[in-house]
Amino acid sequence: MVNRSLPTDAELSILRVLWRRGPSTVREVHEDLKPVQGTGYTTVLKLMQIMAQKGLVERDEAGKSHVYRATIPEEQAQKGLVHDLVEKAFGGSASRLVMRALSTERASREELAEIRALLDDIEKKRSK
Amino acid sequence: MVNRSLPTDAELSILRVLWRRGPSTVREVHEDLKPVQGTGYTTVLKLMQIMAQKGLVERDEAGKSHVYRATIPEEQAQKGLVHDLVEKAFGGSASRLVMRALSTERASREELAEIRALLDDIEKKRSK
DNA sequence: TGACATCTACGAAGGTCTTCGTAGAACATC
DNA sequence: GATGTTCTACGAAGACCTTCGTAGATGTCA
Repeated sequence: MVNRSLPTDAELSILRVLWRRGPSTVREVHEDLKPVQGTGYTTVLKLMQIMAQKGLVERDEAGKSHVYRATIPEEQAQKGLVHDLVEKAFGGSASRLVMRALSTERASREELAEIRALLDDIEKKRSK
Repeated sequence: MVNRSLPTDAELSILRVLWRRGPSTVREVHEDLKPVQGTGYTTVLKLMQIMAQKGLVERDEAGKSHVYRATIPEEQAQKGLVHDLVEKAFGGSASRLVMRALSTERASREELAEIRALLDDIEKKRSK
C-alpha cells in the first residue's frame, strides 16, 4: 500500500530541498532553509526525524551526521497534492483546476506552448 | 486587505455546500454533509460559528435558525488555494501544476477542447 | 400550560503541526 | 585529557483543527 498521507507544509519545504540537493544532512537542509524560513536548527532536525518515522525520508546513520534522502520522487508528491486539491475544491474535476490556474496565474508564451504540446500528446494517444 | 488565510478542509466542505445551495441554515448544511462526512450536527454548527468569526461566512440572525452565506465567491477561494499550492509545491510555476494535473488526472475530450479554447483566448489577448 | 423538538452557545477533549530548549553523545583540537 | 563544537534525542509548549456533550433559550402544539 502506498503512503496516502500528504506531506505537511513544513515537510514539503524540506522535501523540496532534498529533491533539489539530493541526499543531505540536517545542517545542509537547515542552511538552505534558514534565509527564507528562519526556523531553528533543532526544529528542522525534529521535523526530519518525524519524517523518517512517517517514511517520507530515509536516513543513513553511518557517519556522525545522518544523511537524509526523500523516499518519494517529487512528481509523485505533486500528483498526490494535485489530486487532493482537485477533490477538495474542484469537485473532482481536474480540468476546472487547470482552467482556474491558467486564468489567474501568469504563464509565459513558452509555457503555454508547452501545455499545448502536452494536450496534443494526450489527444494523439487517445485517438489510437 | 483581503482575507489571505485559506479555508481548512472542514470549512471548505461547508463552503461548497453554501456555494451550491446558496444561503442555508446549519441544519440544511448538516443534512447535505451528513451522508458523506458523517459529522454530528453540533460539529457543523461550531464550525460555522467559527467561520462567521473568521469572516468566511456571514449570518442572518433574524429567525430562530440563523441563515449563513459564504462571503467569498467560489472562484476566489479556488484561486487562493491554487496559488498556495503553486507556491508550496511547484516553485511558483503555475504551468508546472497545470502539466502535472493534465498528465495524471483524467479529462474528457470536451474538457481538453475547453482548455485549448482558453489557451487561444489568453494568447489572443496577449498579442493585442 | 406543559411536554417535546429544535436551536444556539459554550467548553473541553484529543489530535496534529510546528517550534525550540535542554541534555548528553561524538568528535576535533590543542 | 580538557575544552569547545557539533550532532542526535527527547520532551513539552502553544497554536490550530475537529469533534461532540451539555446546557439553556426558543418555538410548537395538543
